[in-house]
Amino acid sequence: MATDLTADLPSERARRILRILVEHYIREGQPVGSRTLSLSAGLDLSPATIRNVMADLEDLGFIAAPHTSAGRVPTAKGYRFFVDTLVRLQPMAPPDVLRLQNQLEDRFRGDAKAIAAAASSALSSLTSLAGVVTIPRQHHATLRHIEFLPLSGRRVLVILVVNDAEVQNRILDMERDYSDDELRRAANFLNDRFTGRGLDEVRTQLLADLDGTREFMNRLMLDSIAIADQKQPGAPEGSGYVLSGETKLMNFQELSGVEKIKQLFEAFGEQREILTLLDRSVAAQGVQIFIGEESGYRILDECTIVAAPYAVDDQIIGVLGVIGPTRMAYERVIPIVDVTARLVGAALNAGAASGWSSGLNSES
Amino acid sequence: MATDLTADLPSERARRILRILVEHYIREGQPVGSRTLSLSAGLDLSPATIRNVMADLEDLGFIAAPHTSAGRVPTAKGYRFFVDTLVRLQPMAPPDVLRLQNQLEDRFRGDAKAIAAAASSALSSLTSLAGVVTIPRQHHATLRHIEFLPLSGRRVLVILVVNDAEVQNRILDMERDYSDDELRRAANFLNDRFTGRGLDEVRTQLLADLDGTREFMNRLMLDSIAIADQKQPGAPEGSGYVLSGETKLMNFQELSGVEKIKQLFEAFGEQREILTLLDRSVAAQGVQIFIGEESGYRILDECTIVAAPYAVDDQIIGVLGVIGPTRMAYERVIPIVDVTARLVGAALNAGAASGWSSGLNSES
DNA sequence: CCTTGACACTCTCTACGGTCGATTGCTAGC
DNA sequence: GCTAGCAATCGACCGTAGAGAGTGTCAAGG
Repeated sequence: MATDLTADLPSERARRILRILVEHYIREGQPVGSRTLSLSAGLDLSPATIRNVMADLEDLGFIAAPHTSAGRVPTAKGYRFFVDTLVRLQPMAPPDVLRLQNQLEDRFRGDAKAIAAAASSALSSLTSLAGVVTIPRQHHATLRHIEFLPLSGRRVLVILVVNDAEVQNRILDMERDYSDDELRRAANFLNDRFTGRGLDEVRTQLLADLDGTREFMNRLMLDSIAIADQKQPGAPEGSGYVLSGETKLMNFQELSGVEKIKQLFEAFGEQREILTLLDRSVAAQGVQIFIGEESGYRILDECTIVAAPYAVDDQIIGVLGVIGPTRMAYERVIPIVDVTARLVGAALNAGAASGWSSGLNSES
Repeated sequence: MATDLTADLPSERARRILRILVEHYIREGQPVGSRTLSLSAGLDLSPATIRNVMADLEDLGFIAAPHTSAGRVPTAKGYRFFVDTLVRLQPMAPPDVLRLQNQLEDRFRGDAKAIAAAASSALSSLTSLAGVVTIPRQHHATLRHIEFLPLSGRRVLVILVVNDAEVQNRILDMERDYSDDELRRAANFLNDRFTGRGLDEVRTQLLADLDGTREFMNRLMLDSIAIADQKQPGAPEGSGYVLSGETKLMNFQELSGVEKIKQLFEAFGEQREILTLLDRSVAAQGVQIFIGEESGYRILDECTIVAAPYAVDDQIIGVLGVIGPTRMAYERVIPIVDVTARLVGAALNAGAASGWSSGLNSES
């Protein structure tokens, strides 16, 4: 095992060559030959020597040659090694961070979906790739207001306001008819007793009351509270995520085949696969990277997804990141995704806090 | 003028040849030569004769040759003449109509956006083109319920329920502070007095009361009612229209250049240009067709938009249609757009009617 | 006068062959 | 262990030739 390990890892010199090769390829987009590397600063080796090292790197599976007489390009494994141990991250410029922060906070007017859209387009324009942000879950949501409106056929329209000003609504099919009066009393009960409380708390209390006097209304109320946890119904697309700048991906030669682009865009439309992929990074902390084949989805064979979860109060409520070709500027992209995730979390937190206190103020 | 007119119009025989040529080109996608047309059923002319006629048609600007030895292709003017006077429309098959109708009605649960999405994807799958449906305006909306919630800093969250169960919300910045009590009274006033009334009526009444006693609340109430007229704020994209099946457009060779596709998709994202184009067909009745250059937008030079307004109670509230290459199956597409527009109108009407009566029922 | 067959012409597309340049693997020498 | 040199390989590029498809035109025929 130990021998395998050392055998699998390239020497110090080979690593340096691999790093320069990957950096060069990312910059130029052309296969890199031994001569180019030899001329490249920092190395003082002849092309022939470099060729030997490149042969080793090819044996190890880090690089590959598209054809005999065309330099080498990194493989997925090569990129992986690069981002794990070789890359020298370029922190975002402070002015950029500030601008991003302002953008996110300006757009936050109580609507979490708006901030997701803002973050998505910011990611896209900062990286020149496609930005993707999942709609945040409502985990630590507090009840602001609830309203029931009767519809025909035992249906009830529930309007739920959580946190500061996030309005959600859904039609519930009930088992029996409810009178106007019953609905009004239920709403009053919830509003009087639970305004300002966390939804989790509300749920717990309601469950505790289950064998109490008002159980007849409990199902309605529980279902209503549950609305906030589920996906937002209002969104036209089923509301998995907000995608921006997809068209930027068409600029890359490696994805320029119309057929490939088509499949990629269809996958974006389906959302399912991208979403399960993004979900994987909910588990981990910090920036997660899926390079090419690693994703397990054929369509993304030549794409990399850089993703990071974002959180409020240490509760992860969503994932954001970018989608681009495997040949992307990792050293710039990774810090951008990292910072954006933090800033989105911060903005949501600040928004919730100020919104909340304001809610208390205006109600006092 | 009369002489010009006859000079501009092709002879009977030329028309038949033009029709066959266009139909053939639409089917095959290849420039059509004289030999092909000569073999084509219905004509009993030699290639040479047809060549003469084709030369005339080319002089008139109906067809053009991509290059010397490559048959002829219809120009925008040729397509225009074709759809205006030559095309033989193929009515939709009754089973298809029925299926479409069911699809639209099933998805209608009080949410007009859902029906727009359903219509869009139905259009796309029926035609194998991109479907587009503008979000319906709320013209004859009736007030169901209104609610004001105070926020911090003179902001008020307005929740408006119109028609059956369509919930809209917006944050309004007010000029002064309102107490909880004031807001509650304003909401009660509106709910007591105007539930079930049309929003236009509500507006008129409020304006009439303007110099009356409660003018101090009037701006709040008027602004609130105005929410329904404006674009829906909840939609992530700014909510001009719902687009479906864009990727289908990548199947067409004439749009296969990556650069063209990119520009087209960027235009879809911008929405602005497409939207102003669609707005043009609000004026007219029935199916409207914009062929290639006619649109005035360079990006759509090789595209055709087939659009039709849809209406409830003779009030046009939106436009729907398809976007595809100029070379599309007009004889099938035109009836599909036509029927879909009618069915969407009918579904909205039925939904509104049933929803409304139910509203009355449940409130009695 | 319209239609037709024939013919020359034009243009695209493909295949072919050759050159050029880039890069590699290998081997011999330092 | 590094390097220089060498043959070999392969793609990119270019010009040519030939096939194929279609056109325009013209003279002959109904």
